[in-house]
Amino acid sequence: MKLQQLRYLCEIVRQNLNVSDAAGSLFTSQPGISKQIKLLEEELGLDVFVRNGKRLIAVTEPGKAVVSIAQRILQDAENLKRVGEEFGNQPGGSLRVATTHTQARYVLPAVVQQFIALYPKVMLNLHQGNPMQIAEMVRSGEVDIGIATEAIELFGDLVMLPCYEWNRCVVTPPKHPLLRKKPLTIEDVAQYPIITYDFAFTGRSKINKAFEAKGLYPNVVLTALDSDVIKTYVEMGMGIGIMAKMAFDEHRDRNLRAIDASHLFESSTTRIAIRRNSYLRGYMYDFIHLFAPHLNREKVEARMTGA
Amino acid sequence: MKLQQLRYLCEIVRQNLNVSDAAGSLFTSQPGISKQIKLLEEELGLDVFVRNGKRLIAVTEPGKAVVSIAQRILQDAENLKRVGEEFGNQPGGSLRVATTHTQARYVLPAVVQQFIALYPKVMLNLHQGNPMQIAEMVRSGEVDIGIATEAIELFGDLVMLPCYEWNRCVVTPPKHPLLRKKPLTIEDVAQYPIITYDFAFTGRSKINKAFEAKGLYPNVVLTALDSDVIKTYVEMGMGIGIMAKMAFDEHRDRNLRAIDASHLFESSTTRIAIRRNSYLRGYMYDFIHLFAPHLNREKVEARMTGA
DNA sequence: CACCGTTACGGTATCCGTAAGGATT
DNA sequence: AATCCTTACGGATACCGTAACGGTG
Repeated sequence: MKLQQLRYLCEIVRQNLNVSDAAGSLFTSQPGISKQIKLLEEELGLDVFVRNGKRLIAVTEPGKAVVSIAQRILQDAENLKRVGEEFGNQPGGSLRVATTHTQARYVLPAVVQQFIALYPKVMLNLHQGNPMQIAEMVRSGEVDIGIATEAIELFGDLVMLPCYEWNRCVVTPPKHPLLRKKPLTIEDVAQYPIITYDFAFTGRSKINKAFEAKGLYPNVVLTALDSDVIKTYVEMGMGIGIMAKMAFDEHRDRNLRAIDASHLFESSTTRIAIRRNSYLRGYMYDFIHLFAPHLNREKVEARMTGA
Repeated sequence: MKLQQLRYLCEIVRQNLNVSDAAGSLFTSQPGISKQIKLLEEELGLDVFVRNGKRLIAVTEPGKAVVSIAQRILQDAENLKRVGEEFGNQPGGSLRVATTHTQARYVLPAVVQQFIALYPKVMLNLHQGNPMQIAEMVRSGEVDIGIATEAIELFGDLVMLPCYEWNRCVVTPPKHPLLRKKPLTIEDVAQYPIITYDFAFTGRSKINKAFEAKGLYPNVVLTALDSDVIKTYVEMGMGIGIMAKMAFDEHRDRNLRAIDASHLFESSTTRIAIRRNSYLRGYMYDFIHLFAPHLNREKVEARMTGA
C-alpha cells in the first residue's frame, strides 16, 4: 500500500469518479492512476468502485469505508508536513478561517489586527459562508478553523470550542413606536414587518423559537445574509430588524436605534470548530486565544484528544 | 513521504531507538532503515532523533509529534487492510480482548460461548491484566477491545462504552458473626481482617472510599489479583472478603457465605474500551452486543465518531 | 574489542509516461 | 463520434541488500 495510491483514490472521489480529471488535477497520467487503483483494490481484496463496463459509476459500500480512512491518512500526512514547517521555525505559514459575516465584520477585525501584528509573515485567509458551509470547509480541511454559531454540532469529527454567548437587539428607525415600549415584549415585536437573517444562519432558529413559543406568526418581509443588509432595509423603512447586538454600532449607525432584546430570545453560543486529529501550528493556538481568551493551548489540546 | 518510512520510524521508537533491532524485527537491512529515516527527516525539514555522534539517544520534541502522527497513520493503514478482510467475506479473522480476571472468569464465559457459536472461524484471544495494562493494550493496538472497570477514563484516544453497573458482596466462612448483622454496616465490616483486590484493581478505590468516609481504617491483611484467590483465603479463615458480587456462585461456593454489600459501596461501572479511529469488523460489534445488549452497531459507531 | 550507525555501490523492482485498444454514451 | 478506462511496453527512478568505514562505551 502506498500513500500515492490513497491520494489517487481520494482525488478520483473528489472529481466525481472521473479518473481523467483526477489525473489532470494531480499532474500525472491517467493510465498510471488506473493501474495504481487496481493494484490497491487487489491488495485490499475488494472493489472500491462499481464499474459499468469501463466507467466508474459509484463507490461500493466497503469502498466508502476505505475512502474515509484514506482521507484520514492523507490528512495526517499533511499534518506531518505541517509539523515540519512548524518546527523549522520558519515564521511563515498560513491560517485559513471560515466564518459568518457577522463575525468577520464585527468581531474578527480586532482579533485579526492583533494577530497580524504578532505574526506578520503568516498569510491570513478569511472565507465566508453559512454555518453548514463553514462546517463542511473545516471537515474537508479547506480551512483550519471555523467560527460559527449553530448547525455545527452535528459533525462527529469536529471539535467544538465554546467561545462566548451573545444575543439580539431590535433595530428600528428613529422615533419608532417600539422605542416607547418598556419593557419590550415579543408580542410588540410581532406587530411590525420583520427583517432578519436567512434561515440557515446565525441563530435564526432561536428567533423562530421565541415566536413559536407564544403562538405568534411574525411577518418576515425580508431575510438577509448579513447584518449590514438588514440595517440598510430598516433604514429604508421596510420594517424593524432583529440581529446580533454586536452588529449595532452607536457611532456609525446614527440613523438607527437599537433596543436590547436579550430577554426575548435564547442566547446563542459562538463556537470555534476544528477538525479532530488535525495538527495545529503555534500561531493557530494564539489566534484562538485572541478570539476567546479563556482558551489557551492546554485547554484546546485537551478538547482535541479528550472525549 | 512513504508509508515504509513511517513504519521504520515507529519501529525504531518501539525498539528503544535501536536501529539494528528495528531492522531485525522488520526483516530488512539496517542501512536501509538508516537511509530512509534520514530521507524522511530531510523531507520534513527537522530532526526526529537526537543523535550523540552516531547513536540515537532521544526523540526530539517535534519528533514526538511526528511519531504520534505516524503511529496514527500506520494504525489507519491497518484499518484499511481490515476493511479488506471484512468485506472479502472471509469468515476468519481474530478478536483480541483484554480484560480483568473477574470479567474473564465470571462474565465472559457465557458471552464467549455464544460468540464462538456465531463465529467458529474467528480466533478469539483473551489477555488478562489490570485496568492500566488493559488501557495500554487497547491504546497500542495490541488488542481490539478492552473491558475494565476503572482507571480507563484517563486516555483521550480511547472511546469508553458503559456496559453495566455492579457492586460488591462480603464473603465469610459459614456461621460467621457478620451473617447475623442485619443490616450490615461498614463499621461491622471494619472489625474483621479483610481480604480484597489489589490496589490497582477492579473498583478497589471505591472500597477504600467507603471506609475513609467514616474515618475507618480497615485491616486489610491480604490483597489479591483475582476473586478466586480471595475466596481461597476466606475459606482458610484468614478473614472476610470483599469482592464483586458476580464472582460468588452459590452452587460452587458451598463452603462460603455471601452478604450483599451494595448499600455500603458506590456501585462501579464496567466499560468497554475501544481505540478511537480503529476499524471494527462486523463480529466485533456483535461481541460488544453480546456483552452489553443495549449496545448495537449504530450506538457504538455514534460514540466512535461523536464527541 | 564489541556494538552501532553512516556511507558507498550495484541489482532489482516499481512506478510513470506514451501509445494503442475496447466500451459506453 | 467523442469520451473514458484498460492494456502493453520502455525508460528512469527509488529502494534494498552487501560490504566497508568511523565513532562510542
